[in-house]
Amino acid sequence: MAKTKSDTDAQSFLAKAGRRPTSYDVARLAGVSQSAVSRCFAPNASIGQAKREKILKVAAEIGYKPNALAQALISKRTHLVAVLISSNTNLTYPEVLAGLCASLTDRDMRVLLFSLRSESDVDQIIHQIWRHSVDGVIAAVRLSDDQLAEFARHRIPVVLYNRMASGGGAGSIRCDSAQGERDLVTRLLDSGHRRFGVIAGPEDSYVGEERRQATLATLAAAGMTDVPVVRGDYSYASGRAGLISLLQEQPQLDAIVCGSDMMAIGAMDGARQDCARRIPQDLSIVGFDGSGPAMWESYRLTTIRQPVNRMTEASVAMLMERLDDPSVPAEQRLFSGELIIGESARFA
Amino acid sequence: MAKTKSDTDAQSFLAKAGRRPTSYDVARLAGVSQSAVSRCFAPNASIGQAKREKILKVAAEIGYKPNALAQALISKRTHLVAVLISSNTNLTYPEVLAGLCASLTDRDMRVLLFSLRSESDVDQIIHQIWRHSVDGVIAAVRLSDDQLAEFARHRIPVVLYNRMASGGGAGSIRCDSAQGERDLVTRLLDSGHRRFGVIAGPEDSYVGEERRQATLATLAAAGMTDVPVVRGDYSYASGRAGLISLLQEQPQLDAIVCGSDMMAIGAMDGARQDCARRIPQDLSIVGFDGSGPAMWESYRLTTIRQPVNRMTEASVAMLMERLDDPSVPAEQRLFSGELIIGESARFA
DNA sequence: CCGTATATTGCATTCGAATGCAATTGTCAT
DNA sequence: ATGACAATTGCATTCGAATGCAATATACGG
Repeated sequence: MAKTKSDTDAQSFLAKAGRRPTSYDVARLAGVSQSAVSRCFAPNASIGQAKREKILKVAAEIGYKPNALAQALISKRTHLVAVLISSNTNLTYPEVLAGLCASLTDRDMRVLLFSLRSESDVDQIIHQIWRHSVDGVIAAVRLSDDQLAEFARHRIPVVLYNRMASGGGAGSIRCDSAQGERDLVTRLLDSGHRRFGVIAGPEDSYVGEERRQATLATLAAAGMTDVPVVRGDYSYASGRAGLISLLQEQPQLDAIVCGSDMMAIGAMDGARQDCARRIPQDLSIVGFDGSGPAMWESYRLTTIRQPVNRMTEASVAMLMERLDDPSVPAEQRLFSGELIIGESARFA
Repeated sequence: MAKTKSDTDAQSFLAKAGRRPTSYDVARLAGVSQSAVSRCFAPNASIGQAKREKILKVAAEIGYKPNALAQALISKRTHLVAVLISSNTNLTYPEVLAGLCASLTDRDMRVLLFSLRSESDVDQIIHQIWRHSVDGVIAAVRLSDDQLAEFARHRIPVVLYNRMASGGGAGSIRCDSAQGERDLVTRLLDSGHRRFGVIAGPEDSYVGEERRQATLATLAAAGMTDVPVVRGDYSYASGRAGLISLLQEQPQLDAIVCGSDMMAIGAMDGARQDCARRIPQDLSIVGFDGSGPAMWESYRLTTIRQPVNRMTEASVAMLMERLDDPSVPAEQRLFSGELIIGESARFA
């Protein structure tokens, strides 16, 4: 009985078990060539029905799984996507990461994660990305033109998340900071706010700068050019400290525009606890992101919600499209943020 | 002049540029064998000083970087660590991930991330881990005994993060839930609380169950056996809803023990906004994790802080130790949480 | 100047799977 | 039964780097 023989061999293999089974092991036990085994695990490969079943049976018995390294080496497809993100980004970090991970997994891709302490750390890990021959890159950090050009030259698709594609070649998915800040500031102006302060993100953060500039531009268009700005690092503490220092300099401020929800929350606590202001009666504070904590009862921030799920899904979709057909031109997609009216700002 | 020739060749190579340079390309341009190039990038390899310099120069010129796939295939070392974590875990998710990433990067390891929707999704991705021949696994999700045994059989070190190593072979790093809940509950008992309610995590979360059991055990030891328990999913909303439903059933409760900070925060908001309770005068609420938001002014949770940074660093250290010497026996390290006295609980 | 010890170097093979090509088998119409 | 044609199958090679072994070069003591 063939079954008996096969079982015995399989068991003797498992007994050794010092080594993971290879396609040659399966081939030997099933009495076929290595090519046949390989074809069994490839779609559209030419292989007979009977043979296929025998091979799959043996493979299952000894627990054979194709070695991704060998497959990648010969086929030039690693199914790896490098995901670059800076740890301190903001409160949406987990949501972004989970979203990207889920979408990539759904498309049979794996995530090689690079979580940077700050956006400037890219240079130190960029060569690891090259060494691992990733199929694509999704970057929520700033990449230099040289780095982007290098990826383009090697036909490695890059999607920038919430960064502008400065050079050429890279696609991008962004939430419209300019629009968002304009919505917020306009609304504040319409409700009679006249004395603005800004708590911006760190200089080396792309979105931080983008939001700061958008805010100041909108204010400038309304004739306000002398707006005090302090910088935070996106942390709660820096938001709180930022607010205190703003109010110390100019106690009469009536609206604070923050570069992120987290800093806005810190600012609210600073205003209430440290500066004896009522929100929103004495002082309006707005954030950006629309993260979970912004909706918490004690804060109810007025902010802009980024459509994170749609953005992560779109990032992966864009990457895959360019992977499947490198001739697809780079695209820039801009998502509108949704204005969330909370209770942290006094609106007419 | 040798330089001229080398430059020309290098430039002609870069001109083609359809392909990443290999060790053979470097060898050809430098007029040496492929082996020599390989030895140039290996530590302790036997290679002459002059030759090494020439090779490194050419390599730099054409931008050669050793292909990690080929290296891994032959050397059986991928420098990849699979990190398994469930997205909804809790507020410490970003901190844990960033910590692991940083420690692993410091040790020349890369992170293959698997962010699961829930702990039960492991089965669907476990075979991907095998296919990629990771050097080790750090899991913040529950692994079955079979899965652990399989890793052990193939000498792949596994470190469980905040999970008990049920079978054998795997090491573990945990924060002492039992101790933590005992500290909290004892303190509440000492301050006169007598009517407890529990908002626990989901059933398929290991830490959730651990904390629930520890809480109930401590209460049982004090003679309280009929404690109402509701389950949440670690979200703010579930904490808030959980509190409302607890108070609807038993309005006289005076202490709520929550399975995580996030749920505790939701519970605080529920108590204040939906149930007209003052905290901590009318009702004490405690959490677990010691995450950032727990310290925010509006909540000031009384909770247990996990030493996340020390735990992630220890996880990686333990993994590396077992990687370097597989004979090192598995170890279970239990870190004490730190009791944080906030203002969400009335203490005598 | 020679022999021996040591440091370099290259050759050939290896890791595990995919694939072009040629050989083989099977199917079907005539 | 036979030829034409399609579907299977195996052989041999390939991907890119690491490494044991043998060959060569260098150093050094006498």
